[in-house]
Amino acid sequence: MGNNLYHADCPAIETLALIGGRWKVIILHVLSKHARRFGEINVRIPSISRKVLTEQLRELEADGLINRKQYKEHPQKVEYALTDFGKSLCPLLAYISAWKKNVEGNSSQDIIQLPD
Amino acid sequence: MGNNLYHADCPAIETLALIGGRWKVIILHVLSKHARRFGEINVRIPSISRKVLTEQLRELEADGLINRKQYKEHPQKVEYALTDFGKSLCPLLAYISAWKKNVEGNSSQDIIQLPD
DNA sequence: CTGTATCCCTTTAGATACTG
DNA sequence: CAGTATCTAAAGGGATACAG
Repeated sequence: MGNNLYHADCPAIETLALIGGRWKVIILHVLSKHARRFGEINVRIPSISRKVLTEQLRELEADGLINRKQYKEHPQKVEYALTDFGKSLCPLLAYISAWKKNVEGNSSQDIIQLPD
Repeated sequence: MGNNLYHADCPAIETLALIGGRWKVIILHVLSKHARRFGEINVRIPSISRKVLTEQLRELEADGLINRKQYKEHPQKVEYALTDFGKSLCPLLAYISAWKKNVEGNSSQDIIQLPD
């Protein structure tokens, strides 16, 4: 959400400041199962360019949601993983996925059940 | 998420297509408590211009998440409310708000409890 | 392999004035 | 009050080439 923070004390807005970026939920979703290398993430999200993927990863790293580990090898190898803070988002990520499934199968007023 | 749909069958991406817009979660959050008039929404989200607010409301309406009711009065009155489909998002909206609160108070590995 | 550096076009969004 | 129209500035994002 970037620049102006209307009600910076609103929890929803604070959360969105971290995960509201165009690709961040998807990236976090990819990383929620395994730590992944740069190329692995890119394969799973083919529509994102390397440039933009790099930018998003840098922001997620700066916000403490993911961790970047660089191995001194040739060819180079870099691995991204959720931090503990990032892992605390997993239920929310699962919820986002679960919502669509639930709505498809049930009446839309139904309470959505969080997957375990 | 607009143009290219890499894995359109991914539930997370489908959900984000509906609520991933820059202001949509905030707007839905405002409407989750009451139906609101255009100006009331704008007051609660001062940083969004009328033009952009209009655009976002139109998209939410087109996606069936909100309902626009125009009263034939002077001065004009228009009220926006969540549809049943939109209401099915309320737990997710609450979850987004709850996450930040939970993380502040607890260890980041803790499972977040959905508010009732 | 994992990026960075440019270039350049597209999209977004603010300001302002105007309408029913 | 609730928008629409227009113009413009800024940000976003793709393509390509290059670097460590």
